[in-house]
Amino acid sequence: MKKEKGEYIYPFPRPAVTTDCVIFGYDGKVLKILLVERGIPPFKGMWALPGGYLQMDEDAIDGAKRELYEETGLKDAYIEQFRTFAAVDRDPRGRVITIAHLALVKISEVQGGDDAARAQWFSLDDVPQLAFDHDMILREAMKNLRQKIHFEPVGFELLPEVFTMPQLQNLYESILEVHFDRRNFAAKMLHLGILEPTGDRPAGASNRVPVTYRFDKEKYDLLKSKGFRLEF
Amino acid sequence: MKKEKGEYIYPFPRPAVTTDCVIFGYDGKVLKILLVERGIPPFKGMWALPGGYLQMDEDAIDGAKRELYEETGLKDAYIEQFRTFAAVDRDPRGRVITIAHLALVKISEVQGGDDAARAQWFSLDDVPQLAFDHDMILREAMKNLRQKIHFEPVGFELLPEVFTMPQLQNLYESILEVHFDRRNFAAKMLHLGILEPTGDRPAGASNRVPVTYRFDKEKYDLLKSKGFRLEF
DNA sequence: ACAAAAGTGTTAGGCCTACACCCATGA
DNA sequence: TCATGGGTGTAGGCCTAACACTTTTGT
Repeated sequence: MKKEKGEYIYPFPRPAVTTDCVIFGYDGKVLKILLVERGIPPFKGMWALPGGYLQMDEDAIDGAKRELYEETGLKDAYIEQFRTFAAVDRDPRGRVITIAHLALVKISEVQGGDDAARAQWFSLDDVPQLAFDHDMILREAMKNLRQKIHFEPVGFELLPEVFTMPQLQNLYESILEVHFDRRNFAAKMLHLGILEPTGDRPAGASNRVPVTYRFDKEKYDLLKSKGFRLEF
Repeated sequence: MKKEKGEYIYPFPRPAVTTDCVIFGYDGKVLKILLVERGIPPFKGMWALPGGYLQMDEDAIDGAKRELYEETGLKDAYIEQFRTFAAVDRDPRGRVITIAHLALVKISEVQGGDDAARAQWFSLDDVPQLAFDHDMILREAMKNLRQKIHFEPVGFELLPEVFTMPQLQNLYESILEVHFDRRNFAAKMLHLGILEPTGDRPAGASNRVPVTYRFDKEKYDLLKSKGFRLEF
């Protein structure tokens, strides 16, 4: 149902409202985010966070899920709002407020959606300067992710169903930007009781093959309901 | 500069944007929040969180500070955004998105601002049903405050400059809804090194008079820059 | 003297940290 | 056989949690 330009009239000025998504993925080595290249001004040709206008019949989280789907084809990934950015001059076109979301996806499941031509994964330490205030939004998203990882096993959203302890450790190290002792890390994780050994071990690296685990969501939910904290 | 009704025209529909404030205070016994009675429909006569429309020339945090000032006369209190509520039907008047903020004030410094006629403090376990989705906003604010207290000494924002250990403990117990052992609590707090004994002890309770402390912001900032965590 | 609340120290257990050697695999 | 990375256990220190009696003050 197309509307004519200028059909929406209000007694007081209103800001435009968008949702943006910081989409994190993990390729087994480094933490990455998905960016899109802007095809139109302002900031034409620069990279930016995926995002778009909030529709009048959708909640913010649904707008963000829609953006996520358009860029990745994913419908069930982890996503949550983390902060709203409302600086007066953050968009040169006028007053635009953005409700920023953080999504965690399994990179292997992403199959570029409709819009994906211009989308690309960037390693976190290789991110170009972004359009608008998206650099700040990204920094805040990272901060948020680091906090969250102490209370929730969000890492499992980024890993494939079946993963190894070194992968898990590497992921935690990428997010927190620290290094852990292998023995201590494994002991702590196993002690939580939310990892289930799969039994198989995949063939084929050029060295000793690690055992694999699966995330036990039931045990996690039980643990979470009693309240817990991951210390690092 | 008064505008005529209907002067603001946009090519696409836009939601209205408001800021709301969950203002916490502590009277030495229980945790309280400041509510205002609605004078106009919808929900006329019900209690609600202080809030109002975001102006086009102010950042969200400034809008929230303005609201806080109007209700409490305070300009420098602790305030931060914690979440945006954007459910499609949260306001019967139409699409209204609210950027919710959390403020911590020293109740003794509050002197009802311009609007304060209809404002009133409520104990947290005595809050009436609120207008709009403000019950949910309040619940989320509490959740946020509980999380935050593990990483930042936010409690000091709620206490007077000079306070006693039992007051501090009682505040923590009110926020976290748990009970601590006096000895362990005091030891942990003092061990952090961010409390400075004042030396005086105020006269006059009907029992032993507690010693008083002051919060040492410098030492706290130092500690924080190294990263720390309060365990409870 | 009594009631009410504040102050104070020790012990046991759990968690975190640091640390080094052997094993499996493919080249 | 060598190079690469994976797997594993123990000891010391620190923090947490549990616990009871004495002190101050006003009535």
